Amino acid sequence: MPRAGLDRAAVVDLALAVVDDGGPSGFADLTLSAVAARAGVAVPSLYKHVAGLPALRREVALVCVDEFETTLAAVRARCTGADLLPAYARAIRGLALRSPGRYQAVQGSSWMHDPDAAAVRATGERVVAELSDAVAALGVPHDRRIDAVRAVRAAVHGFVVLELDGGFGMPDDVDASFDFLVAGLVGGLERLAVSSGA
Amino acid sequence: MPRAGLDRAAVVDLALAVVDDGGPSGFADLTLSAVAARAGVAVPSLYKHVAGLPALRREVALVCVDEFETTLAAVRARCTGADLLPAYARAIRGLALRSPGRYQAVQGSSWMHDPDAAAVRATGERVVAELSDAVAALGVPHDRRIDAVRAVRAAVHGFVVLELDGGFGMPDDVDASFDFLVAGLVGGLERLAVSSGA
DNA sequence: CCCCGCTGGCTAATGCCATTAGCTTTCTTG
DNA sequence: CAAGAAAGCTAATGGCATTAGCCAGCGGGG
Repeated sequence: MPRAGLDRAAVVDLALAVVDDGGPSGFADLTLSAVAARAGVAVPSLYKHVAGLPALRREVALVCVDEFETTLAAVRARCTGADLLPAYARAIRGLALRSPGRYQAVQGSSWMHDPDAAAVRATGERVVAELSDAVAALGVPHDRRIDAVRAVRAAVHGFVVLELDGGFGMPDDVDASFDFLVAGLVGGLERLAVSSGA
Repeated sequence: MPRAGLDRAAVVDLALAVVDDGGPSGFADLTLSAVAARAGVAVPSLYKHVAGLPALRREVALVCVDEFETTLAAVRARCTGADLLPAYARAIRGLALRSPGRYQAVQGSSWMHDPDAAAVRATGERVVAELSDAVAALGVPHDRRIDAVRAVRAAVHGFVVLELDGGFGMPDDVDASFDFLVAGLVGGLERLAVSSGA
């Protein structure tokens, strides 16, 4: 009766593999059964390493939101000023298309009201703060900053969700539509900046 | 052994009640158990009226998307020209806030790739066509029509999703943020119109 | 009026999932 | 080397959907 040599991190890694292999619904379909099967272990054995399915989801989400933040940090190292916001937008969509399950792990569940998900929430708030900086770099005045960040989040997240769901029926170029959206967003916010700043 | 006197429509109505009482996750949490409990009936009895949980979900979604279309039709009777798109946007958010479960029934699942959901898909496409008309009424040129509709859908849906998820951490006025978003959207599309139309 | 059959309910059984309890074996450590 | 902690296991429970097969009530036709 050989041991599998699991530990918390290994279980989370296997869970991430399940999420990655499950497409856009990979996170929703994450199951202890699937993880145990990958580990070559009986389901209850997982409880030696994680507290249960909700806890595992939380740990997966934490990895994903950290990765999210890292991705944005890399963008920040590359771009400044008015280039930052569109670069963030593209990076977010890129990440969502590359890892739809991980994107859903971050965005899909409401970590907002889960008292045990403070860590996920904290990182999420740092990401939003990054977006806020990018909006500020466009010159958006203070009193519109929150509205502007909400608009950016809504537009980008909405687009990605619809795209991942296959919600864009027409076969027309989706990349072009995203560029259109981002251009409109940036243009609108810049216009807001000059009209108030001048 | 008295009979409950159920039929297909009654079961769907009870399912809608479950969805409505479940808040934003009402549709996700829709369960045959819950419906049967409301009906005062054992779970397998429901199979005399609906083909199973996926089929029930589909029928619920159909009711909800029809209602969605009706809501937009009422707006269309009230508004014309450049007023139409913002009115649509507000109506959609209003419906989502009033009936979050029903909104998720329409938007949350991917009826796009369910071969048995052709009816849901057809109505959804009519709704999108309505949006396209509203975009056209703003003067957006043909070759940008699809991009514009996608941007509108992304922005409105994204906003609603984030709001329903409680994703807007700040307590600042969410209504004002939505107005900001809609104003930016309409402004951007109108500007697109004049710059091309002139 | 009665009987027959359809229809809408039921119970029982199966299978998948998460979770808990409690056992055993293996590895580590003193 | 012995003992205990750690990591696996099986068994049992409970929630869910689904299928099979049974039975009663109600309607229409003889």
